[in-house]
Amino acid sequence: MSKDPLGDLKSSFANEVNSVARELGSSGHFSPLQVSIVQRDRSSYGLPVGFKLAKELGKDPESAAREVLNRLDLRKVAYASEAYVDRGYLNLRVERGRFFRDIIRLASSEELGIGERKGSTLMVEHTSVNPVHPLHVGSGRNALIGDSFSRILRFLGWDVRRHYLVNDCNLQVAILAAGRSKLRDLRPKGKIDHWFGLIYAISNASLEIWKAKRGIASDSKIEDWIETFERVRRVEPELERVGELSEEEVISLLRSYQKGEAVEMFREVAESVLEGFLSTLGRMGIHYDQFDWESDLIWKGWAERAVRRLEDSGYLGREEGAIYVDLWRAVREREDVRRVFGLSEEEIAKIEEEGRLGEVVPRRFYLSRSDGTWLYTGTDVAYSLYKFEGIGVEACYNVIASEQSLEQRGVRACLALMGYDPDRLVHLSYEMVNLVGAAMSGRRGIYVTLDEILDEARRKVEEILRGRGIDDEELSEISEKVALGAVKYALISVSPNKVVQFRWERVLNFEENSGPFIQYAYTRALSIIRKAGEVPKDYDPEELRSEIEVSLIQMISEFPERVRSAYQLMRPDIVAIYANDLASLFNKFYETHPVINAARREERDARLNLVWAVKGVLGLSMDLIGIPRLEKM
RNA sequence: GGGCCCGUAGCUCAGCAAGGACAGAGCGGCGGCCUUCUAAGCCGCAGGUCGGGGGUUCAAGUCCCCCCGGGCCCGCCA
Repeated sequence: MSKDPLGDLKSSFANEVNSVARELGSSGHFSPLQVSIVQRDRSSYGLPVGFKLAKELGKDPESAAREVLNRLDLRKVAYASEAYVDRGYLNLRVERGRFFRDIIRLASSEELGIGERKGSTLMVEHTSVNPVHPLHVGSGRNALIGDSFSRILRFLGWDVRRHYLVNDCNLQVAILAAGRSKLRDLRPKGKIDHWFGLIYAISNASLEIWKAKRGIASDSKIEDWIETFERVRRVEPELERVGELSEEEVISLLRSYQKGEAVEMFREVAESVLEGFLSTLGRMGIHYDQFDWESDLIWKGWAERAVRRLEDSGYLGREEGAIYVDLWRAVREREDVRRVFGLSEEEIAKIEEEGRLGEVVPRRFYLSRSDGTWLYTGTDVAYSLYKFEGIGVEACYNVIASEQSLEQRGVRACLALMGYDPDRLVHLSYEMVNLVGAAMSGRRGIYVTLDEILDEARRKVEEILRGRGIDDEELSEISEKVALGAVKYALISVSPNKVVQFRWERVLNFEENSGPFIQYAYTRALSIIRKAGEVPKDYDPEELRSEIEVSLIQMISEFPERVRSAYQLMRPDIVAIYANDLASLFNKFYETHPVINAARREERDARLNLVWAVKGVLGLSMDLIGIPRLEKM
């Protein structure tokens, strides 16, 4: 039994039309996805059959469509009651009763759109923030997209593993560890990741000031670093005792750690900051199945294993002790590597002829430094090998900012050279979040943290709820859930490939087009059901015939294909927008269609079932984007 | 210079993958609706050369080409 009546209708309709078209000698091939609702009557679905076949059949669109109509076997089309031609379209009227009943049944039992078990495991790696400062709004976007996408995959039937890569083996963590080592005797204050974030900022400042004194180039102006140092000192005066950090001591610390020394020093900072992350992420309902430590990948030999595999492939090179992969040669000689860069053999040849290969493909992909320490790219390649050889997942989605797309291509190229299909590693790319005034800078301690956003949203909800006679415990629970809904929706309702400007008014919006708006519609539906006592099993779906009622069912029926789109396009925002649209339509229904006090018993029973169905699909959508359901608000 | 992404109403964004039957929401603005299932709601009004130009097509916001504007990347950083 399918969990997608509309999908059944569309595929059987398209199949039948295609088979008739073939009988008529046409090659015209329609996809089920082209079947669209007829806006003006909302109970027909159509295909532009006439236009497509007119030329092939040598007829005008209207007659071509009629020709198909005459041969159509409606018994082969799910839920079909009648077919007709309208201005070149071949339309199908659905048998409302059965169609509505099936949709309402599946929606209210919350099975609508659930995929069959696939029996294979997909991995989603997300968040993976350097453990050096608190999670900010950009990391939040990553975590929310990753978490939501995981939920979507699971809903569609895959086994999903959510992994977090703890990047503890890079210079950033070494800077923090170096700073912390100068402040050994200090006890953390406040939320631990925030405290370490301050140490990180002042350590960077002190390192950059040290560099400036010696005339070593830096990304930012020295004034900015002095400002950073002063700013942190004002917040936490004792941190100035970090003193001066030299580049040598930072690098030598990193070298020791990668060799398996100074372990406690690194693990203390990384684990502390991670602990802070997990408290924030847990608050947001985001959980992981496994944490993979970058350092473990090195110590347990995955990095060496990856290098051996690349060595065997023949594309590994060494220069002054640094290890790299020869991407130019790989892209010239290997089809799979070319695919990673989206280039054909002919295109490469042409580009080479014009002498522009360097513009399109980086010459080398470095995995380690001359001093023998691993670069992030190196451990990332090691991690990829671990994912497929160590764990054995079918495919892995890396939720990583778009600014790393070139690095991701490098990793995928290495995966190909290690003998795996590079398409099994998918870069789920998203654009960054900007602050309106200043650019965010983790190193300088300039960011809006997820914690403060959640707290601020919560304060605003409490303000709204105060004086409504809700007891403290309930008020606290509702405020937290509504705040989460607001923040999550704000970050997830935008297409991942759009840059987001962070605005407080966006995360604090509780009106239409917000998490709370969806949650509100959900509680309204729930409240009707609660007051009604029970939803009668016996009802007549034909009672649902107003424009809004029919539109609601239509929208509910589209839920499965929306979820599939969100999966295929890797866009959880599609589900978020869907939930908002459904909530909006339900609110219009709510205003104009009394349910419990409906004029007739039959009407009441049918509407109750519809409300139940809305509640189910709204609830499922909320689950998929991680917006908490609540009983009351 | 090259690669990727974005450009739709004053602002924030859907619609583009898969061309089709009237360009849509929200916010902001203005004006209405709480003795009836929660007003975090609903209704109405105003607001558009879908960045520009070519092309393909019976049909282009959607596909192709060129151009303009913006973001990110092109490190032995991550």
